[in-house]
This record gives sequence, structure tokens and C-alpha cells, in this order.
Amino acid sequence: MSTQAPAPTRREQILKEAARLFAERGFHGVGVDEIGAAVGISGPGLYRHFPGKEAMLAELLVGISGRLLTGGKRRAAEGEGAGRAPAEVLDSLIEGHIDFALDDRPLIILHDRELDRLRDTDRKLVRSLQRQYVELWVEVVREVYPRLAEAEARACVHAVFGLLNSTPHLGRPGALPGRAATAALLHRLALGAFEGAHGADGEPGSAEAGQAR
Amino acid sequence: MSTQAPAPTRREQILKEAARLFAERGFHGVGVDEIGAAVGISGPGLYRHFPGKEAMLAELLVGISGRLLTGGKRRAAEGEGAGRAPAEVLDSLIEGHIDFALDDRPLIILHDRELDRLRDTDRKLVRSLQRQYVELWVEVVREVYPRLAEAEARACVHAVFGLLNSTPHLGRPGALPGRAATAALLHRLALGAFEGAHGADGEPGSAEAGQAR
DNA sequence: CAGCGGGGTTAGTGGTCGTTAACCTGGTGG
DNA sequence: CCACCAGGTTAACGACCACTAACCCCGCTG
Repeated sequence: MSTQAPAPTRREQILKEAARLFAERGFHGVGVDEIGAAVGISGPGLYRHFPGKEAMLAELLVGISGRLLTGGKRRAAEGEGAGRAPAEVLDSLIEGHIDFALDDRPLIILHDRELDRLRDTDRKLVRSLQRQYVELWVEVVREVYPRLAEAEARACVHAVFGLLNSTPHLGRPGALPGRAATAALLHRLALGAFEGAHGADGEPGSAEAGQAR
Repeated sequence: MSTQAPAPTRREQILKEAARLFAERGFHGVGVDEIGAAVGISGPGLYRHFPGKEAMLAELLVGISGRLLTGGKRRAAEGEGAGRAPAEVLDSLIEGHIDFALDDRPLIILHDRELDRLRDTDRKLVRSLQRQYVELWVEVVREVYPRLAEAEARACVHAVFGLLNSTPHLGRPGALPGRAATAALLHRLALGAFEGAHGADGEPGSAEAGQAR
């Protein structure tokens, strides 16, 4: 474990504090002086590490989107390589996303809150990564719940993301017993949501309109 | 229906456009000139209607928090007055929240995104309204799913709010067939989530730790 | 020991933004 | 006809803020 955290570099410190501050007060609500102060240097010293304030946000958002996607891809590949059932792969995806949501709360917040503050090129990259991540989920979900049309499945995935990403809101008094219990509860909630969506098809006549691909 | 929309007053126009802009670009990302331009007047003309930019945000957030709470109270009272089962009351709460989420997307976004930009007094008021709304749900949820400890139920409610409030994210191509289908899907997702949380108690030994009150 | 470059510092600088001031106008009641 | 007032306008002010410039220090390496 000592190789995992070999004294964080200054860049990493800055990114971590910037993420926290951006999540707390919004991108426009935080000044570079505050970010600098949070890591012990002051103001324009940040420009020795980043070309600008927006570059920090970009790196944060690209980073988390990329890590989510690669993590998801790895889990999907593990399931496909072995003969694992799709339901197990979905379990694994859910677990991975919960880990992110619980361990990187500020990033989860930024991830769907400050995307529009990026330059076009960065924003497109992040959106592309996010879209791939969603489509990864959609494929797995449709294997597990084949009665869901593609559009329905996508809506379900977005909704479950909203559910899993709600962790920031329940952090106030450390309400839940512990991390493991919270993770287990979120897992059950997510699975239940998919089950519920799959259960009855709601209005008949709306489902078969969505062609498979 | 003509009495419902008797030509929107200027104040209402301003609030509506301000909500849209705040939701799109964040409170700090929108200038008063843009808000004014969105309603056909320009810049400081807004100060004939509001004492300042923050007052607009405050009115928006207090408004939606209040409407959510009063709507929830009404639905709970209707269920209690008649001999309705708690499950029906929960259905009604879910339906009401979905209506808000689908009809007032910008406000739903602001509601959990820009709360910290308010003055202390306003923020406390909004938080109080939000807390009462959550507690209303928690009570109903615990009647329907009595095996949930209070803290668990509260976490579930927050998570389901996250789920229902995810509607902004799926709006891109009008993915789902129509409003009714989307609402039905969200309803099934929410109910399924509660069912999933209630299903197996996860780790035994963690549940009975949470005292009822 | 020279030099040099990574990583700081403080002092501007230009631009944006919320807010105020001063002024205008068209309708309305006495 | 006059006073007034709700609801605008433009101009300006002051604060803030991202970013740049100029300078500095110190641990290397040759």
C-alpha cells in the first residue's frame, strides 16, 4: 500500500483541492487565490502547474469520465471472457459505480454539474466518454432485461446514475452505519429499480415501437 | 384554464427566464444583462422588480421547495383522511414529484445545485422546507416498508429523489415516446428501488443499530 | 563556484459584473 | 392640465478576478 500513495505530487494536491472547492461553491464561485491557499501556495503560483483555471476543471472531468469508462470496460470484459452471466456483469458495474460515488464525491458532483463550463473541445471529449459509458451499461442492461426497449433502457441507466450519484446529499450526519452498509443499500436500490422498470411494461403499445438497433 | 394563465406578469417572466438561465449556466455564470435581455428589457431594469440577483434565486428556490412540500402535505392528508393504504399515498407522492420533475426541469436542477449561493437566512429556510419534505416521505415509506430503519429509509428517499430528478439528463433527443410513458417508467423505477431496498436486509447486524427515533 | 531552471512571490492589468444614479416616458386620477 | 408613479433607459462606479510581468530563491549539475 505504500506504493499506492507515494506522497502526492503538487499537481495532485491542487486537483484534489480544486475538485473539493468546485463541488462546494461551483466553478465560477471559486477564485484561483482560494485554490492556491488550499494547497499552501498563493494565487498565481498555480500557473506553474496549469495553463489556467479551466484546465484544472477539464483535467478533473476528463479524468473521472475516463476512469469510469475504463473501469466499466474492464468489468464488462472480465464478464465476457469468463462465462459470467450478464446479471453478474451488471452487479459488477453497479459496484464499481458505487465505489466511485462513495470515494470521489466531489468528482461525482462536478461530473454532471460543471460540464458546460468547458471549452467546446474538452466538453465534447467528456461527453463522448460519458456516452460510451452509458452505452456500455445499456448493452448489459438489455441483456439482463431483454423486454426493455433501447430508449427505455437508456432512460433507466440515466435514472440509476442519478440514484447512485445521490450520495452527496445523504452525507450530512454520517446517517448510515458505515460505508459497506451504504454501498449494499445503494446496490439493492439500483437492482430494484431495474427490476421495477422491467416488471410490467406499463402502457402496451409504447414498447414495441423502439426497434432493437 | 383561462384563469390559470391570465397573461404572465413581468415578474413571472423574469423568474422563468432566470430559472432557465441559472440552470443552463449556473448562478455565477449568468449576468443580469442576460436575464434582462431574455425578457426584452435590458440590464438594471430588473431592479424595479427585484432587489438583486440573489433575490431571484432565493424566490425560485423557496418557491419550489414550498410547492413541493405543500403538494406533498396535501397528498399525505388526502390519504390519511380517506382510509387509503400507505402504498397509495406513496404512489401519490411519487406521482407528484414526477410531475414537478417533468414540468419544471430548470427548477429541479437549481433546487439541489445552487442552494449554497443563498444568504444564510434564505438557505436555512429552503433547507428547512426540503427537510420537512424528506421527512414526509420517510414517514410514508416506513409505513409501507416497515423493515427499513429510519436512517435507511431516509437514504432511500434521497436516492429516489436523485433517480426522479435525473430527468434533465435524458432530455436530449426526446428519447422516450412521450411524457406519459416517461412518467410511468420513472414511477416503476422508483417503486422498484424501494422494493429492492426492502427486500433482503443486506448485512444482518447493521439494521437494528438504527433506533427508531 | 557558476549557472540554470523549477517553483515560488508580489504588483499590476484588463475585463467583467452587480449595483446605483440620474434621467426619461406614457398612462392615469384629481 | 398637472402631478405622479410604475417601469424603463444609459452611464458610471467599485469590487472582484483570471491572468501576466517581473523578480526571487534554492537545490542541482558540471
